[in-house]
Amino acid sequence: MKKNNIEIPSCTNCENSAGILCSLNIKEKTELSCGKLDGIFKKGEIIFKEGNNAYNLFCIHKGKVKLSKLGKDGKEQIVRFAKSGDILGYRSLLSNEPYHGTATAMVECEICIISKEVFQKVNEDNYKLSLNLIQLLSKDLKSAEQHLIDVAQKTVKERIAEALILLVNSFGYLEDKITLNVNLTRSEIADLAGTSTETTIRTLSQLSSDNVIKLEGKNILITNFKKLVQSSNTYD
Amino acid sequence: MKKNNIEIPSCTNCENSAGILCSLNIKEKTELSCGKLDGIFKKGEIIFKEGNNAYNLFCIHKGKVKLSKLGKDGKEQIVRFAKSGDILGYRSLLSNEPYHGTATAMVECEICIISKEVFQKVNEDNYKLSLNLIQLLSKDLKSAEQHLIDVAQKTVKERIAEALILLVNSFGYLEDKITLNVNLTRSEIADLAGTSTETTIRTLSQLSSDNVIKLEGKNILITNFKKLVQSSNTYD
DNA sequence: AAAATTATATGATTTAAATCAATTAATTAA
DNA sequence: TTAATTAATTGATTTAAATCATATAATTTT
Repeated sequence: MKKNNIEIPSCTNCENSAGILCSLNIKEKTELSCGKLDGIFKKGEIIFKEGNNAYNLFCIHKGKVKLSKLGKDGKEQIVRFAKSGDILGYRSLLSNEPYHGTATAMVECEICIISKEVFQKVNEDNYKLSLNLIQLLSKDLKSAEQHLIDVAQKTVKERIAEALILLVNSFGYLEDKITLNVNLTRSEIADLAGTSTETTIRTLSQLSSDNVIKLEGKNILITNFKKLVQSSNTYD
Repeated sequence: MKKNNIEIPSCTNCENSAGILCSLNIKEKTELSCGKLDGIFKKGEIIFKEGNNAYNLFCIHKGKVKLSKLGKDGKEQIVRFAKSGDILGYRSLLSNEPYHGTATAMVECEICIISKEVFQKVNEDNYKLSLNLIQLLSKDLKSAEQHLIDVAQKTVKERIAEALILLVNSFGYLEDKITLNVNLTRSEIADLAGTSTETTIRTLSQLSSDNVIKLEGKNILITNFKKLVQSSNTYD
């Protein structure tokens, strides 16, 4: 990580509007910003590591992050993604536990680093924030449970389709409204869908010949979202 | 559900000591108990159903409950268990969402039913409770993520072993310190491990001939816990 | 107590997906 | 700019586990 020339604005002036911290009032934002560090993480750099002691809250100002856990024989399982406005590490801070997963920058990321103490203080004084965190956890738990069922019951094709939908929901499209605004390797898509790289490649080309998606080098274009949802066999 | 002759004591006199509500002070317990209903649910009876609107918090005074979700083609996936002292439904209440899963009584259960309003009020006034809920959610999320990785990466044998360990951790043993204190059908164990009934049966007999467990009718005896952990291929 | 339903058990067969193997393409480093 | 590494692709083979098919045992219901 570089702590350098860049300077991310204080929470009070942060242009992100979606994130959970945005619901705080000016006083609380000021408190939270006080003493925060600004970090730049390069693509591929690890922000925090599964099992390490948790001393900081990370708030993504700009960038894309993948959260993963190690499974059997060191095989990676991607559990979630995070983007601008999302916070990372709060679970560990509030439960006094090591980080549950590893956070890796998927592109160059600008991230605010807030100390445990400051975050705990703000949380303690603010029922609204606690409730928001409960709701956030609740949402994450819901999708983890759904992901579990998907992996347990769905076919690889359905899971790959589902993975693509998750990517659309997490990162959206480029300006053309059709090209996925994120690039994962085939092996990362496999780690997300819980399958092998080879099978992922074959399934993607299958979806491509079904005219559901289009593969252009590293880019994946979602040419028929409706059909993609059908391929994923979900209804909710 | 029967609302009848039985009467569960007020939270202030509840003999359960492990549950999350036990950390409340007398005033809060009194508030929570005020207006609660006592219900008896027979074995197999549904306490609440996935997708239904959430109006109540359920606190298990006595009994065993399974939480499940419906997957593809209505196939059931067991996501968690709950027992005396555990609360159910709080996620939905605090997020204003329908129940995320279906809760089914595995044995006759005595359950306190607390209204959404009362619970919200107590939670709002009590940072400690919010924090406990965050920690509880955090724990559930962690195990859901672990379960996800297990299902995605482990063999059936490892998953069945893991399922048995979860049952031990959730419900413990009978007085003999060896017989699992809960009875699931083979099909339910399959729904927990994310496999088929036939494969579950075969795998259980395999574990039995490996002298890891012993099958006595409906009962499962854990004759070699250490070996069971080894069979599950976990280290944490 | 008999009938009906549900759960358990076992064998045979199929199949989806992993693994193994080798090739080509694309990045990254020297 | 070439060499080295990493990623993507495609084919062949293996395998774990699902499914199908019956049979038997154990509960429930009547």
